[in-house]
Amino acid sequence: MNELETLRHSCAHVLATAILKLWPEAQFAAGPPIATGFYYDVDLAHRITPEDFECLEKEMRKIVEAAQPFERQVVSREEALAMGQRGALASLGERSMPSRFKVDIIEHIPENETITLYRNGEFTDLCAGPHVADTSKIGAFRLTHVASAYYKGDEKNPQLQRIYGTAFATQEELEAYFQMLEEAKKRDHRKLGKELQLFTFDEDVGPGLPLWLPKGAVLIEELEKLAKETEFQAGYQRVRTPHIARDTLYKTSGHLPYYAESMFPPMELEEKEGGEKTVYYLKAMNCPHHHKLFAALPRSYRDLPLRFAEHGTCYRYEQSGELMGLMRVRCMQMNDAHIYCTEEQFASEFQAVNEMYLKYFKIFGVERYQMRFSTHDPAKLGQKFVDDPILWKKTEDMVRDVLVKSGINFVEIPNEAAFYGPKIDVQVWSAIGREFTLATNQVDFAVPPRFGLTYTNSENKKETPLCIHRAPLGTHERFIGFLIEHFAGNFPVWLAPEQVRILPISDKLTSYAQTILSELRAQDVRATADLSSEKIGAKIRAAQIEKVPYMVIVGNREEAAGQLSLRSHSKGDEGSFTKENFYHRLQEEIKTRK
RNA sequence: GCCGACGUAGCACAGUGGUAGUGCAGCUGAUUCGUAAUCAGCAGGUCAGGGGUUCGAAUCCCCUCGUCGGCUCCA
Repeated sequence: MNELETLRHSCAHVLATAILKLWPEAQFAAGPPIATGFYYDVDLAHRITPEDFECLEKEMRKIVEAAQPFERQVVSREEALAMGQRGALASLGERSMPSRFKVDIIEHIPENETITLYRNGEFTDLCAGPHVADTSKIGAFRLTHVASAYYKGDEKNPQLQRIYGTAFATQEELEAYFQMLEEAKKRDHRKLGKELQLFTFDEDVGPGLPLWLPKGAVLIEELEKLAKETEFQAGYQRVRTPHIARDTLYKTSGHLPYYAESMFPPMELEEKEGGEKTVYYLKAMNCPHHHKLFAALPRSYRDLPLRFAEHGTCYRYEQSGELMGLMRVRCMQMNDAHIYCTEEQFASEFQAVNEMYLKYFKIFGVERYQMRFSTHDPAKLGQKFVDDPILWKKTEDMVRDVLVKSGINFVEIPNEAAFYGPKIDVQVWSAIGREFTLATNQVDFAVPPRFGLTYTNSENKKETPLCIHRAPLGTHERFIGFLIEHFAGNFPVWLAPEQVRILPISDKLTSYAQTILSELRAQDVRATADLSSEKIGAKIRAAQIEKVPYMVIVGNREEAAGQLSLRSHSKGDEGSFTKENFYHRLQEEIKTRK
């Protein structure tokens, strides 16, 4: 635990102390520090609401001012349990009810571990520590929100109230944090998406099913253009597959019934005699379709690696409570591709995929990223993971090797792999430091054999290929959600839905404005002209608010000289340009995706 | 799916038992203007939907739908 985490964890104890002052019967579970502060889970008949915060914070402040020292005490398991039974853990003294969550926690502490208690004032808690020296060291804190959480995160356990707060060493840092949150709110893709008319949702269409307005559709098309160029250069071939498939496909892939609850319910057609039904599913992933394309023709080792790419549309029945703007949807279009290769080709193919990720990060100005390399747990072979220890080891070693050699920033997480092979999730941080899980990259050695995929090797023997699933741009939905927040809606010119707006100073300039408009459109520039009778200041204001990267202002002077006056969204007035110079600059910026 | 909060015009919000309001956006007209808001007029709502309590409901109660904050899950 670092210094800040220690401080925040101590603050959680102070929160618990304050809650007990008001509701002595409260039962506490866990109260750890988290990335944004801390929380404490509490079971309490009274529903704590934000209206209670003022009162709680007042109590907390008293405790902080009292500078109560945190005292550590080592106790035996028996002693700890006995105290828990007397209700003396996470409490201000003995109570008639046992401290039941704490007792449960003690029972799950491994035999060889020391059990410690921490006391501040009258409050004693079961806690591994560490803590700050005394409560006055906590600095600045604030309670932020309440939510519910299952005990130990398990749906079968009781739901507790989770009180969230945050704490910093100084008041200034606390205020800076809330200012950052305000900034984040302004950039929220749901808010900007509405304001910039990028996408919408409609009750009659359904939750989690975004409708893309023309401006949002431009973003999608530009991303696809980028992906198509990049993938073409990297030797991918484009394929297209239907949005539905029969249940037999998913039986072969192993997704049914394993994945069934994440899929939309099946469509059952009463077609055959004897009442046997033909069943179709909306596809939740593209891999099985692509595997069928691999199987469609006899394949030789000379054909490998074979790289099938498609912006495949997938449907997943996400739980209603999980849906969140564009970040979590039920209909998504993936920047998907499957690479079929031999074991010998694996390392270089995997390396090339990683390089593609890095190329994209550079284009979008993603400076902070991390790859989470998820591996299997040997104890769960045959249950959570396909039972093939040799291939697990082999593929994991290959992936780790590539990651280490290419100097990519990664962490290894055991027990998180996909059931068919190790996977890599890509976390990126937006310009204001918000974290997103954007893309995935998985090795699959289990499903190709299920589909009986083979190629003929140089010795005329059948062999099963390895498959790499990769989606560097994730899904359109989530990636665009990320880009909106990353750029705060100020998209670079190549991506901007409206690239140039022409603003004539008066009606007399309409025809010159239209000349420029048609010249720009002839060069595939997404331009419009504001021919309203507003004054120039109002037109500029509108264009600024709509975040149009370039404004072209034309008056009598410009018309006479065949020039234009340029104003950029970010830099303001840039002065006079000849039309040709401006067009050249624009084309250059669009082409290089600057 | 679960717990909690919320849902008033395209958007941002006011209205807490007695005739639905403000600002921006929109439409019409006037204005023809040089780098972030010209003026005037008009129009726009089954107060998410349904049921109930009441002489009377945006307001109180119940159900459904949706959104938000979390939990679990994931691109």
